[in-house]
Amino acid sequence: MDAKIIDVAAKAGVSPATVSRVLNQANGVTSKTRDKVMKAVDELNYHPNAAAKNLRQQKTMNIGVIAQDINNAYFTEIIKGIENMAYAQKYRVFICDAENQPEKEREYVTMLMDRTMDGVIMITPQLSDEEICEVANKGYFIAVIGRNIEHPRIPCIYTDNVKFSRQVMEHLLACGHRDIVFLNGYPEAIDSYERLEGYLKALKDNQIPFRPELVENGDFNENGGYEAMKRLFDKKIPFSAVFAANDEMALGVYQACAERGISIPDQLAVVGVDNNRISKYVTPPLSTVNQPKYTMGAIIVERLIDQMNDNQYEDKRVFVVDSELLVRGSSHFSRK
Amino acid sequence: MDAKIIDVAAKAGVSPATVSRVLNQANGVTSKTRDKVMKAVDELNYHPNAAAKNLRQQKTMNIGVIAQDINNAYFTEIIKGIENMAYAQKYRVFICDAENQPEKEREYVTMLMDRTMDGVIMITPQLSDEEICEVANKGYFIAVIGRNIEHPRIPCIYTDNVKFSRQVMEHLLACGHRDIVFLNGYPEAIDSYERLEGYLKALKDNQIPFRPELVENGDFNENGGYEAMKRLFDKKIPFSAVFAANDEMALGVYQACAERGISIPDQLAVVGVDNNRISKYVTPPLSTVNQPKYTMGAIIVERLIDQMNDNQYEDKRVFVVDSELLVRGSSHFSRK
DNA sequence: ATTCAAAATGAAATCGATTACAATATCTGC
DNA sequence: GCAGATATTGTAATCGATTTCATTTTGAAT
Repeated sequence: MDAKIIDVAAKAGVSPATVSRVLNQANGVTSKTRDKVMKAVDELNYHPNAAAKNLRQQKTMNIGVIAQDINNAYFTEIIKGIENMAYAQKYRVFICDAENQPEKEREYVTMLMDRTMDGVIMITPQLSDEEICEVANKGYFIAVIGRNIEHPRIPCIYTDNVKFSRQVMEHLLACGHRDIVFLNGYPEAIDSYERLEGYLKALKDNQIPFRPELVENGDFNENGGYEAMKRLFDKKIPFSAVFAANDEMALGVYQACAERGISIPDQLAVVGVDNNRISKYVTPPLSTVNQPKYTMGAIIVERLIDQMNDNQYEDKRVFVVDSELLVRGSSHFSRK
Repeated sequence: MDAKIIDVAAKAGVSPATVSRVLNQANGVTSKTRDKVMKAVDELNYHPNAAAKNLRQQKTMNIGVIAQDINNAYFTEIIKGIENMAYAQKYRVFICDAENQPEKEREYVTMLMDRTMDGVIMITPQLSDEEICEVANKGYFIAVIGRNIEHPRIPCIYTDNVKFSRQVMEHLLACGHRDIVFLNGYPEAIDSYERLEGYLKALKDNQIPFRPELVENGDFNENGGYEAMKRLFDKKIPFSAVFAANDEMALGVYQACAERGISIPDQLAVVGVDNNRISKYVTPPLSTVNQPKYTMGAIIVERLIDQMNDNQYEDKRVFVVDSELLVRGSSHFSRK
């Protein structure tokens, strides 16, 4: 159906090699033949077959992004950064939704082995360090966002979860809160684990005893946060603030409070994480922690492309980026 | 670097053809040779090169989804439906973010011409009917969500924007509202146009004169809705309800109201469109129109695959799916 | 006008799989 | 045990581009 390179060559009265040269290198062809060829290309609406090209060139100029859940704005904002930077360097970006399933994540990683992608970027992967390193050891190109993987050829970028969690806690403590709930995500996720660690360290720093009943697990989604809050309310224990492991769960807290007529921030302070784009539009605006998501995506894809081009920058492999606590209406009133 | 089929063949002591048969068809090989081959495949960690396979088979088993903006939950929920159905049929789905730029949309459509994708699904495309039909006419496989394109080989699925907009209006009118703002999206978008049409028809049906000053354009984002509301408030004209063309803009309305101490729904009723997953978590929960997003994705990808397999179902080309008005706290109190 | 270097073009090999067709091995029935 | 049918395996062509290497053309200098 489609025109092939020999069709173009025949129409232009040249050899396939010449057509290829016109389309790929700027020089080495007379402007006269270039015109002839381009005319034929246009008339036949010729597009080089990607499979043939990839096969011959042993590369695809494709980068895959493996996200845990494209419904979560955290991932999509990172992806915007990846896309724009990659696009500028002539790479195409394909987004893959692992839907929080390690099995799917693994399946998408095989796109490297079958050479569908030249490289992949994994955002907060669930696979183990060992499994990811093993793939990299075979010579495939991987970059990771949201985790630090000790491997000389894996660029990584992340924020310090423990650090910003302590900041969140210091903020709530400064507002006078002592009974602070920690609303966790999936307990296995590294983000959950580290944010919990920051929570615990802050309590310790301030000589506040840890009360396990103040920690509940959610699922990083609105409903998980809502259900967790209902369980907490049912416990009939006092608390005056909630630190949710992400903004989605914080929204679930809002709903649970609305149902019980509990006013935020007067009766309950709430802080989330991720600065979801909607968080400043809810009432009251949600205090949260901002990560430079777009920039993280842009930086890491640039480093990945460097790796693929054999430009090794050992000193620029790991990036720890700063996060920022945004205090908004959901927590800024101080309690007495 | 990677093992090739001849390496596997050599290791197993068979020909490449036999290796291919083991990997592709279940029958036609002795179980003894199958075992030998599989052993070699495992030991060499062999993965067939996708480019070579695609080139020879003249297909990729890849489907591309071209979304306008992956930051918008409307698109991502549709994509979930596409993915799961496609996955069940052994297709891989790659998500492409056009970022509301027709130029990028067009660029992604060329994935069909260069055979990177066997087919693409365009969600509320911006390209003209003519342009899309032209591509289909060349024999490429396209399906469209959110618009009806008159072409015998393009499966389409959409909801009736005019119809549900009238329902929204009837609901607001039944609550006693007469001065109803319509907060439009991009005026060029088909969704905007049709929803405005429903708004106008409802006014006409009820003999309410149209007041152009009650219509403002936004951009389908929170901030656009917020800014539009500010402009409306500045006009100092009375209105008691807002019909926003999507939930994101409705959230901007919430923020604008919060800033001015206007309470929803007592002083202002608000209704959105799309049933964004967060809309039931805001305070008050947002009245909105639900579209069966997941199902729409699942249905259309199935039809697209039918087309690609040469199973033409002329009678099952166009699907108009029902939407549902969800009346929640942002509009259900009646005014007097 | 002739020679030689440089530039442009073409012929053919190549990438790594699948598959049509040919060849060989196995099985069945007598 | 053998013919013939059938099942298994191998050989070689093929997909459509790029790229090496060889060849031809062009242009500059004498």
